Amino acid sequence: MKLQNKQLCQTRQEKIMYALDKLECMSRSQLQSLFQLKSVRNANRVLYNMSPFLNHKRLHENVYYLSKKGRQHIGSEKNKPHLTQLEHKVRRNDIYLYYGCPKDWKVERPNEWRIQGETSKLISDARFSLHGVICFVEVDLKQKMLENKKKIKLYHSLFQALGQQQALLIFYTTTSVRKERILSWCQEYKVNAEILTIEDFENYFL
DNA sequence: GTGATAGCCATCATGTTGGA
DNA sequence: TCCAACATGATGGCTATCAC
Repeated sequence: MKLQNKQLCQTRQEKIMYALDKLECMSRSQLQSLFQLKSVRNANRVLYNMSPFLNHKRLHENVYYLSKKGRQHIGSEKNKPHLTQLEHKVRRNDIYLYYGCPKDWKVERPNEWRIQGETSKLISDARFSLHGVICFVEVDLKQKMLENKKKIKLYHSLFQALGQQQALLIFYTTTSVRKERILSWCQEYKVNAEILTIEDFENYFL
């Protein structure tokens, strides 16, 4: 059993590393929730024990990402994530966990389509499928509302180009005021959307 | 100043060992 | 084979320290 425990521990460490490789970074509470690390104290200890493989940066709580050694350990070919948008990435992970960790979750995937002879491009923060519906994720933390409106317009065009394929825009924003605004634009442009705010996630983890 | 993290110690669960 | 004693690792509680 001791050997088994050690193997289980190693397996859990590797799973954590693969998750961090996939999502670029995760907050302590996200890791605690995803890997059932029980208490905060225990989660911190587990992550501290992995310190050779992990780096962290403190935001409202520690946000962990793979160190060079960690990336080498799992054979990752990715580079160190940019630390300037950690908060944005952590919020994007909220959506990932909220939708039950979709297997086909892809981040920062460019979308290119042609409609009425005009080519358009859009990089969504993430993309995945849910019961046959293509879901596009947008995280808005500090973005200007005008930019959000432009994006919704682009999604309107993208959804038209998708034709019969069902699509959903999942928009994650900070306040209920912004949520209402975004929702009204989605209705105006007939974009099938779900708008979530930080409050929606407050009681979700743990 | 406040909340998150880490250090230390206690407790619990479970495997190992050795004697009856 | 059974069982008590022991070893070890995971986890929790308390609290000092740290980082924002």
